[in-house]
Amino acid sequence: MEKNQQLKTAAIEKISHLDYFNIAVSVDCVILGYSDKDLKVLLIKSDLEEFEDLYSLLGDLVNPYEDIESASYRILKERTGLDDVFLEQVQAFGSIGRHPSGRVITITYYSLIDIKHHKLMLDNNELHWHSVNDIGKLAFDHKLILDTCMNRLRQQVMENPIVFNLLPEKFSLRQLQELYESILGIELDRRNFRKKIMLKDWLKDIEEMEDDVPHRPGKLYMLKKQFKKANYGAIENRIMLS
Amino acid sequence: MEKNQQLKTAAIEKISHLDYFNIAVSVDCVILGYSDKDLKVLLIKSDLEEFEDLYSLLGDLVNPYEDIESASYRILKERTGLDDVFLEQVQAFGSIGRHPSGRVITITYYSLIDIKHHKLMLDNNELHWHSVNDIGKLAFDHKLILDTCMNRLRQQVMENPIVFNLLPEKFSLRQLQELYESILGIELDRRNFRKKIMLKDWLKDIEEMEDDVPHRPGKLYMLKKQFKKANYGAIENRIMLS
DNA sequence: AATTTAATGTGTAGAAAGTACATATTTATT
DNA sequence: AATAAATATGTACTTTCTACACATTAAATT
Repeated sequence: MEKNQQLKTAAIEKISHLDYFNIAVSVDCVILGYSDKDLKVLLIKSDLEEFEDLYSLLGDLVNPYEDIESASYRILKERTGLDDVFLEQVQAFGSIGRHPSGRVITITYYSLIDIKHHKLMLDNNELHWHSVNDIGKLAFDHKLILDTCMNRLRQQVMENPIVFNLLPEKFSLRQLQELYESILGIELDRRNFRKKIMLKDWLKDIEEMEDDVPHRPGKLYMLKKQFKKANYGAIENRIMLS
Repeated sequence: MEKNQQLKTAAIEKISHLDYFNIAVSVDCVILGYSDKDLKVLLIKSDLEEFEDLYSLLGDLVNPYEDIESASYRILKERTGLDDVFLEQVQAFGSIGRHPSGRVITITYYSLIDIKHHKLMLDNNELHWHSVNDIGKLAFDHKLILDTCMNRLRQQVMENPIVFNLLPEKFSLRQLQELYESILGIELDRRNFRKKIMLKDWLKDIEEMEDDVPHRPGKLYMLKKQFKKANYGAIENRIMLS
């Protein structure tokens, strides 16, 4: 802001039904989960005529009385019953033609959740998990949004302890490695992966073993408390603010 | 998107003057420049009563007929006369109380320009360059926005050849090192810095020497053509789109 | 009970990158 | 001619990255 504060103030106070307000703002959530060694995204069937038979991300318009971050939490809560999950803004998408019904600028968040642990309210909705690698077209510009999120996730994954939001509380190093492999799309050497992860000092050996595998069970680990349930992007901002 | 496509479509088509459209969208540009071994940001004096004597970033409302990226280029062009510069989205800021006159969600871009080379239209405006390290309070949430941008810049700076947008076309390694030092806020060892930069293979030795320094002149370099004038974030998206 | 199968768990040598550090050289200034 | 202030450069040490192989454990099979 602001090209001309007075102009803007005037706009806001007096011409609120004119051009500058003919833009709607929405939030779209890229909700990622992990099961069966496969990264999945939660989608809903689009009911716009223009996008018949295409799926779209979960989203909603932002209302004037809620923060955009609150809006994204609201969407997540309404659709999945989850709160207190990892959620972070990616960026805004605002091409003119992105929504067939009008000008809608959308702000994208991505969320990482443990599919198995949190029983979603899936069945009565038309929500479905789709393999991220399996997705061709999506409604709107949602494929672009998804790809952008995946790039962001890949960038973050070795720096920040965020992928643990996709796993159950207790997990083996094999599970963790498989998760990294499906996010990064490459195979990793087991010994080198262990060394690298252990060096980060994110994990706590809880002295338990797997008990549900048809082979030699591995040790179980948890993410250390100090790294839990943080919204890393938001934290950064909060520190700045003070 | 979209919680409920039908609801949303209805909203857009029929209730365009109701709640969901009482949100304005703006773009704010963090325009960074570099001179006298000091990173600077272009600010304008706020003329909102609430922010008397405070400065703010350059911004404007987005109109419904332009992309948000176009809007940010427009602002930059109007204010500085520059186009064809580095410009990349950071993120959206949308707290309820961030604008005293109403609900305004802003999308932030940052831009890196060479102060000396591009003669700005500074004098007839109330635009001024301010040392980034010198900034206390700003109008709106613009301090938070600036800090977020600076963090983004620091993250990017060793990975991507973007800082060259802040320098003249030909520069010495000393100038480059000083720039890195002022962005990162730390001192760097000259020999190690050279090694690291040369390893990246971004620079071309143009076989010229400085001629305006009161001491032994250093070699001049240019950024290799293949790295020039790219908008890295946007490129990523464009590739995805195809 | 013995054997087989399929996974876990661990170490080392070589390569690459990062870090700390000192001296000779070149140019402008005095 | 001497001085001052910067450029240019190399090496030893440490850390991280990478490639790679074998013994161990528990469940499943015979």
